[in-house]
Amino acid sequence: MATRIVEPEAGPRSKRAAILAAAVDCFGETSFETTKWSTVAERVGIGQTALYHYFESKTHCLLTIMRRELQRSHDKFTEATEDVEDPTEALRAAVRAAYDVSDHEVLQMRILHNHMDLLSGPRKSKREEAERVEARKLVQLVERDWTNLLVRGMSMGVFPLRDAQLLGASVLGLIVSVWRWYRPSGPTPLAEVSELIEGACVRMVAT
Amino acid sequence: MATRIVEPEAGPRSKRAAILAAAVDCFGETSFETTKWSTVAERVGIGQTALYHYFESKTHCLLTIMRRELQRSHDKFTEATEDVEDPTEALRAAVRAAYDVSDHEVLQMRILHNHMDLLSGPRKSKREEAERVEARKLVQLVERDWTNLLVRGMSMGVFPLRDAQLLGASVLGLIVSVWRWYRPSGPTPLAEVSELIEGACVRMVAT
DNA sequence: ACAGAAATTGAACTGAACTCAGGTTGATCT
DNA sequence: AGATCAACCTGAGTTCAGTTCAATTTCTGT
Repeated sequence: MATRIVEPEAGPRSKRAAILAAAVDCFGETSFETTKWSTVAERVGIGQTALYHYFESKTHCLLTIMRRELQRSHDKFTEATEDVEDPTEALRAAVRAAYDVSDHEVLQMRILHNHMDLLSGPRKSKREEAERVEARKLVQLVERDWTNLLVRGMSMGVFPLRDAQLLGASVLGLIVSVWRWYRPSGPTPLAEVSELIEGACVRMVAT
Repeated sequence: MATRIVEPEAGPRSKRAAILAAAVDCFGETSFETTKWSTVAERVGIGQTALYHYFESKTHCLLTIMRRELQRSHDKFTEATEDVEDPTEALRAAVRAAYDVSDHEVLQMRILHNHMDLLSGPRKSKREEAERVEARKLVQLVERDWTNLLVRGMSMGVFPLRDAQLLGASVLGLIVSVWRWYRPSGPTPLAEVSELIEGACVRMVAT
């Protein structure tokens, strides 16, 4: 069982939440690389040095955002599927849950998937590495969420037998590929995307 | 018709090709962000300043790698599908072509898809911007390659009618999602991946 | 009101990308 | 062969964003 990172209990005048929110906006709208760490400080209304009271580094903040988004995704999946016994319906519910997100969460998704490669290599500093390791665990958890769903469907004879690991990774890859191009302000509403992908996933898995 | 960027015709003692090759290795194995530009110089056997004779910046080199890989992908798609009239067979051929790559090309794919977000915002310098614009054009070309294939199949009555644009983007997203995790040294051979994804795409599109 | 932790700061440091002002090399032509 | 000239290369700086340091201020609990 993955031990959740203890989120620093918020002192009453902590700006941690504000920093995370501002960072998600900056990193999501512009990008992690191009947004200056000092800009985040400005937007929160503190000097750049104050950031280091809350995060060890710019990257530590990024990793924190990623870890929290992964936690959210996993929780949402669980919540959406736990009472659904029919595998096909569970799959549909999981896909719908994946796209049932706020604009802010869209940004978090974009940030997460644009920086997945960060999770492969080890980090130099303690707290960065802790977040990284936890995030990696959550990635595996989420992958297992999807594979387990497929395994269940296959063993119940509802889904044809296939490499569940590989198919799970593919389904997940298909779903998250949307975050690369989707923009809330764009021409395609998310509901439409959700519907098409839901169908595609079912065909992929259940045919 | 997209006008190809004129690749600087190679002077006999040009190290451009060597730099690109070294950069692909570095950026692909480690990552663009963490590899020092000077390391690339070292590996080629020149001083760091000499790099600026060939590329305006580290990012200009990255954009060049991306543009060339996109060109390769598009060419390969065309080559693989041009004589195949049956849409399902063309789809299969296109998927197989996408995974018929050398280890070096795997790295290029990884680099490309890990930095797609670079193509959205404009660049400051001339040559960087030129590469970016050309790369964006190629992205759209590749997307059109896939959507056109779907449109053809739909109008021939072989594929059920669906939003071809969205479905095309999804198919492409599914295919390239592999480059995020696939490693030539990993446990899953690419042939296996190719086969599973080929099936998945056909089910997604033709069912 | 006082202690002490939490929060903040200006000034200095670091390191990697990049610029500059020239120096070297070698293909080509007469 | 020697001159020429563009292509190619270099060491010594410059810049700039991220980070560290050495304090000081602000708030909270007792």
